[in-house]
Amino acid sequence: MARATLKDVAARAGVSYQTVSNVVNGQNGMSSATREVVLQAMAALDYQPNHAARAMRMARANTIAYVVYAPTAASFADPYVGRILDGLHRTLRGERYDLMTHVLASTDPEELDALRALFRGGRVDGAVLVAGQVPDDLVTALAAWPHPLVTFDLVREGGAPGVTAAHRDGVMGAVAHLAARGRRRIAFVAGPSPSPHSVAARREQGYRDGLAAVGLQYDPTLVVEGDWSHASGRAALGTLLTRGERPDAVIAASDAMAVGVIGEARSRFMRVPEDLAVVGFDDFDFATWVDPALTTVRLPVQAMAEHAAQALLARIAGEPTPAGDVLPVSLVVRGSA
Amino acid sequence: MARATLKDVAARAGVSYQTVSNVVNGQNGMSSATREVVLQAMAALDYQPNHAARAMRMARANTIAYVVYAPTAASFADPYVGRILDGLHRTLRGERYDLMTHVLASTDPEELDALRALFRGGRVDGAVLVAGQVPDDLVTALAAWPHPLVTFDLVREGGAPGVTAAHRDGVMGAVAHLAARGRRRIAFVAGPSPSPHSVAARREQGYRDGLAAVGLQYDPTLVVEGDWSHASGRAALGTLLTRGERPDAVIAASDAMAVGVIGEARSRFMRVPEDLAVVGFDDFDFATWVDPALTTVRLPVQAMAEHAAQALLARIAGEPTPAGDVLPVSLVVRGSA
DNA sequence: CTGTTAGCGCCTTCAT
DNA sequence: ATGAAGGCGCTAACAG
Repeated sequence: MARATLKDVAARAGVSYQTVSNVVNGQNGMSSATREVVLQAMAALDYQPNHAARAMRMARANTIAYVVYAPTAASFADPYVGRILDGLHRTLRGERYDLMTHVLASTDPEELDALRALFRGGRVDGAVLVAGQVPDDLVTALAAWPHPLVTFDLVREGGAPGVTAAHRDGVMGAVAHLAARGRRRIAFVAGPSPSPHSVAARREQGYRDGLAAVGLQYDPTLVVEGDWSHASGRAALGTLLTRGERPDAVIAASDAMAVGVIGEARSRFMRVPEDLAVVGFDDFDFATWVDPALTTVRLPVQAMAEHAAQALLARIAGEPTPAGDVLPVSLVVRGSA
Repeated sequence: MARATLKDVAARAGVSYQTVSNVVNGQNGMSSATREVVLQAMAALDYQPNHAARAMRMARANTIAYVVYAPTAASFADPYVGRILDGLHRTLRGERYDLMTHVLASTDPEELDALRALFRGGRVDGAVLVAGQVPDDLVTALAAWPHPLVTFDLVREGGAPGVTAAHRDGVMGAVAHLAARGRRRIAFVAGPSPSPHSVAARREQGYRDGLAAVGLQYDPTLVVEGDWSHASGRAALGTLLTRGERPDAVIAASDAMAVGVIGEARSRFMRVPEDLAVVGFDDFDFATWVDPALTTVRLPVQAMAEHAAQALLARIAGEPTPAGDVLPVSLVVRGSA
């Protein structure tokens, strides 16, 4: 049997089919008797409104896109990316919105066109862009589009509205924590920074400002750049140890790198935290898997994602949206520092 | 400026709008001169076909759903779930299909209705269901639906077609590997099994069959059930050590639990693998983060997801689909066993 | 090879 | 409180 339409329901209920439409859309203005009859007919026919027809008529898809910029292969396997998705779903559940995931594989024109087609074809009403690693020019280009867009972890003046966290403050707090425990040679394993507005850049700024705040000298030989990966964290400690005076603490810009630092320290028979205190950033599950458990800066990813979804929905609805929403982070002190 | 429609393009190109439609859809049968004119008009107007109109007319959404059954909060943060999503995207890229993620929070009627509405409203053409933890009755109910559905990691006779891997063989191989290295008291940390067709059940079956294959006795005191989590792996080793004779090897049904076992062993000053050999299952990134690196059974998640997407697309296209697609797994030998 | 016509299922006037 | 018409943008029949 073909799917029932409004007409079928109307015929069965013995009313005109816009009356059925009214019932479906909760318009008041019909007798409760007719409403009841219509409701029964709908149930009997197992009626389900056709999404495409509705979307066309209303010029609204009731769908948003979660866009991940991923020049490398794996992307959704990253807990950062996955948790954001969880948070978005959490907000969208209840709202009448669905979520589409979209991978932006590069900044090539075809890729941008594919994304733009999503908007222009009316397939989505708006998008959340995970912008942690996105090149600046891409963000600039996207912000110029006349479509509702909210960026995640990349707030810039004049850019699209977005939500982020106090990355800089988080690392400053970590530096203060270490300094208060008597550490003086605090090293930093940075993330790759495609732009001064990137998460990596802001975390590194927190390192510099944190040192200044506690009266410690910035020493470039104590800074190594990683690529967020565990392996790069291991390598970073190796590099640091070949450079003159040893650090007595390391702050890594991600938990994965911090775990790498701890692993490398152990294999060199350094004690953590006695010989080397280690602090991470993120507070992902595996932060508690290492021994000693990782002291880290907790990024409230889920809450950020919920804010992002709400901001996007507000923009779609035409409501004014705050330009930048900055959530606080917190230092979670465990055994490693 | 409002978005250009077929009519606008036709007016500008001086042809009927049906001709434009033909050009857009790559129908041949017009002079290359007119085609050229139309193409130029399209470019000038930045024309983009309206998805909803097309979907309505074609009765096809060109969208599939990735449905995750997640009674607990976090879901997409799980690397298993995330990697599948990566794999689906990989296949869908190139095909003209988009992907929608959907969380099935429970087996309540409202939740099932929400999913059914996706199909019946014509919002998606098919779905991939991650079924590793899904209760049997849910799977049965879904398989009865007249919609294209492919299950992931749950193949049953009479059920929906699906893709899975040789979970049983994988654990059998692990047992054989340990036995060949002289281990005799091989323990097993199982996953929670909601059904005899679940991944957890099949991995445990591999343990039993593996023991039998090498002539070892099955001993229930060597089996503990965890919940896939790191913490449950730690706890499982604790439990095993209180039960009479100690095991000399442990196979955990997931990498997370295996890492937990290693962590617990270390904190009890047991040497791995000398005192206790440990094997995991999955081969996720963090398997190489521990010391010694984890010997584990690699689950080809990405390839499985690509198969699943292809199978679903085939079903949607009405092509016959193999009922069950079983991919091989492989033992990755590292330091822990 | 091109143009005309007729809906797909729905919602929004407008009239009753 | 209910009914009739019109059209959203597109494609699949035709007809010319």
